[in-house]
Amino acid sequence: MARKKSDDKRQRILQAAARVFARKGYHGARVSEIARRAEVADGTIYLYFRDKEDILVSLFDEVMREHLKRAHEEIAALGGTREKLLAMARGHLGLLGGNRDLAVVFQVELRHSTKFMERFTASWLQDYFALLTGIVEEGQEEGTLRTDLPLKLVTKSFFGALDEMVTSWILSGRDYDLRELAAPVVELLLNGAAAPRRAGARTALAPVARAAR
Amino acid sequence: MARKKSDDKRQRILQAAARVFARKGYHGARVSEIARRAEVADGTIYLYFRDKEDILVSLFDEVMREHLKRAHEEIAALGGTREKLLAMARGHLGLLGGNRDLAVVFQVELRHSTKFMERFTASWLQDYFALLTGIVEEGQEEGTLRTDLPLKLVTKSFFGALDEMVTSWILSGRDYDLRELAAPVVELLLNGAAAPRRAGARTALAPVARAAR
Amino acid sequence: MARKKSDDKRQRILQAAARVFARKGYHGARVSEIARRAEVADGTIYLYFRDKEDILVSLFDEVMREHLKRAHEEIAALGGTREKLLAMARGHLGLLGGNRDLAVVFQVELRHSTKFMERFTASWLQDYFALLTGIVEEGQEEGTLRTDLPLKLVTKSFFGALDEMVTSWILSGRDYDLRELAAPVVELLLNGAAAPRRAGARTALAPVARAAR
Amino acid sequence: MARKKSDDKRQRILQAAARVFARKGYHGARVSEIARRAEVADGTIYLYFRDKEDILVSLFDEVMREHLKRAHEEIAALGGTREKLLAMARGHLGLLGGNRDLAVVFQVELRHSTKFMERFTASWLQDYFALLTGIVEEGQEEGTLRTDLPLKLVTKSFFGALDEMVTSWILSGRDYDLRELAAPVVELLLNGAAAPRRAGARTALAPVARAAR
DNA sequence: GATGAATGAGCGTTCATTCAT
DNA sequence: GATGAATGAACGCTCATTCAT
Repeated sequence: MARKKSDDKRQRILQAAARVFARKGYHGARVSEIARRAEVADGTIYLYFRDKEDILVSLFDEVMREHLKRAHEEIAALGGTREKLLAMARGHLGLLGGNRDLAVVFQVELRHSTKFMERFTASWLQDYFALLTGIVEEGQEEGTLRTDLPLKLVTKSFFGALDEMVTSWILSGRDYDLRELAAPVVELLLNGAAAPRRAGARTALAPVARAAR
Repeated sequence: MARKKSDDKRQRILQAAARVFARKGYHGARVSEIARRAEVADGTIYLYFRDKEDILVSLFDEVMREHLKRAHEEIAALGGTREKLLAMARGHLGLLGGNRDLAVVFQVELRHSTKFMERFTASWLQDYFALLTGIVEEGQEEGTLRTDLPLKLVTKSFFGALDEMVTSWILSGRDYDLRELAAPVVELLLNGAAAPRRAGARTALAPVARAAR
Repeated sequence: MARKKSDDKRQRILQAAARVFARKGYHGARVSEIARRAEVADGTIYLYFRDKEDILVSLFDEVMREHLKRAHEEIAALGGTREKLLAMARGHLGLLGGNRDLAVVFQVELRHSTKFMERFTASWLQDYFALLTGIVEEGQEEGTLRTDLPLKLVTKSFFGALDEMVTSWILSGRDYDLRELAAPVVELLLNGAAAPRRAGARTALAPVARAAR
Repeated sequence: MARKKSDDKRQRILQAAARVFARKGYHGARVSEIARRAEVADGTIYLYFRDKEDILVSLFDEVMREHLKRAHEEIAALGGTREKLLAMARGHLGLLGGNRDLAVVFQVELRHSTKFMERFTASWLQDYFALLTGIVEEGQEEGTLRTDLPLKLVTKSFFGALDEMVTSWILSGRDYDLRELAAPVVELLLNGAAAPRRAGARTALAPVARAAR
């Protein structure tokens, strides 16, 4: 770990970087602006990070390390497929919906290049998907989930839906609560958008859907 | 329209650009490399495009104009919510799955910056969503689709799922047929991943699911 | 050859570089100052030279190519060891004594690093020594020169003496005519600094030599 | 004198500097690398030296002070021009031939810039030449040396020849004994490279030359 | 005396864009 | 229309030096 004494200084740089990357984009961000905002000298940044790219990567690594740790713990403590998926969705949307700068960095800046995306996929996204896969597999074994849909397709669709909620939220410029979308996304994933065949079944689902809103 | 006689030269530039943007990324792409590949002089590019960014934007605009035109026609000619959604999904996955360079440009390079993403959303994505929204609304009116899920949430989830299929396909580096994912994605969207309550209902869905694979 | 149309611009850059390198030293020289003096834009320099180092190397290569060509021709046209050595000395001292900037670059800046010196030795110095060696060998075969002194030692001493004349001239800051030193250096090399004992006393030197061991 | 108690630490720094300067060159040498090798903190160096340049200058000053002291003593104790010149040559070639790092520093790094060379000339080189001049003048007065060659030209040629032997030795990368070149260089300086007029004398010199190799 | 974390000035090079031909 | 030589603004990073401890 590069974390020595002044972990504080390191944190200030990361925070400043999130802000600047979000506002200017990775390429538009000037290292000197990050330094100014972090109230350190330009050179100081290079005592904590190898280069500009390393700042971005570290930002993402540290956030993800922490987030995944929490997610694993939370999921382990919960029972039921729906509850677990809800926790995943709330965690995902809460993490990014709670910090617009971070959200921009995650949704936009980390996807600058295939190189970055590969890195990003290889490191934490893999873990994220492993967690999801575990939940879905368990659901299939329990009989809660269908087994006739490719496992990966389900997890990717779930991730894709959440991801699009975040991107859309960023681009909307509005400030609604992303976490409130967790329940309906999970409901959609589980029960689909199709109307139940019989009128009677409708009622049965209604309470769920209502809650989702 | 900038389309004059030598539309050919313009097309050569766009094609070269797709290749170079895909391989090197927008920032890594050199205008002179695009020129070289298009077999025109550097300066010639500026007779057809305002600047480097305009090349990227034009590339995307022209592809989308064409794609949306086709999609509108196709959807209009089809009946049934599932069929229409399937057509949308096949069109989406087919467009990008058929041209990896284009896919990289759409999934990665167009998302370089919030500025780009906003432009991209404002122009064609809006139209794309309008098309989707029309299908879903029609489905709700027909009674095929639930009305208790926010309309936008359904369309965004559908788009998000397809989008993730493409991104994942690019990053995988493998060459499987993206279009085959259209059916299961639509099935998931419509009926969800949850196992039906009763065994009897299962059978009804089975044939669909089987076909989706 | 990189020499295209505007060989003129290239020459202006080389000339400006000689001046700036001589005044500020290689490391102290700013590329932008060279550009300013050559009346071209900073970027233009990179159309003619790979990088800053390439300017220095090219300067030296072009001067040496020309100089050695002339030297080879001149030597071939002369008869007699002393005459040839005189021509070499006059050429050497004349080249550098005629252009102080060039002299500084050759005596100081080209010796910045072992890397540079090796390059410099490997390219033209080798040719220079080959030329000298030819003259000395010929002298030995003719019986004009002693054969009991290592060939290389003689050529290196000759070169070293000339080289020191130039360095010393630069550091003196005075402007005397370097070429006038050619004749006495050659005389020293050929007949030595020792006073002849007597007219016929060549033999009388033998004991001295013996004592030297 | 900066020589206090911990002269040891100062010496360690100088030694480390010689090594690093020789390997990386003055500009390529990092103060922190010198510090690391000397096993002191970066800041400690500045307790002993004004700046990086002062390390190089001090290195050279201390070596020269010592060397010239020895040379003066040795010369004073010897009789005969040839003997004295031989002692000078052996001292010169022995000093640098015995320590390649030091040789590189003296032949290459000290000649980085005219500023350095002037300093170097002004301080010890002047003394070195004074010593040489004394020997030559004495030789002329005794009648051992010719008086028809400019005094300075003789001393510079001698120095230049020795200097070139060292430079050439460094660049050769080979490890032959530099000191063995002292005798033939002195012989060349004194008697020249020209063959004596009569064949008879030839035989007398031959054994000497053979030994010199 | 000794440390080493912090500083911040300084510069070679790239490349999108222009414009004289 | 087409060319491509020329432009020059822009910036990440290094590293000698300082100074609070």
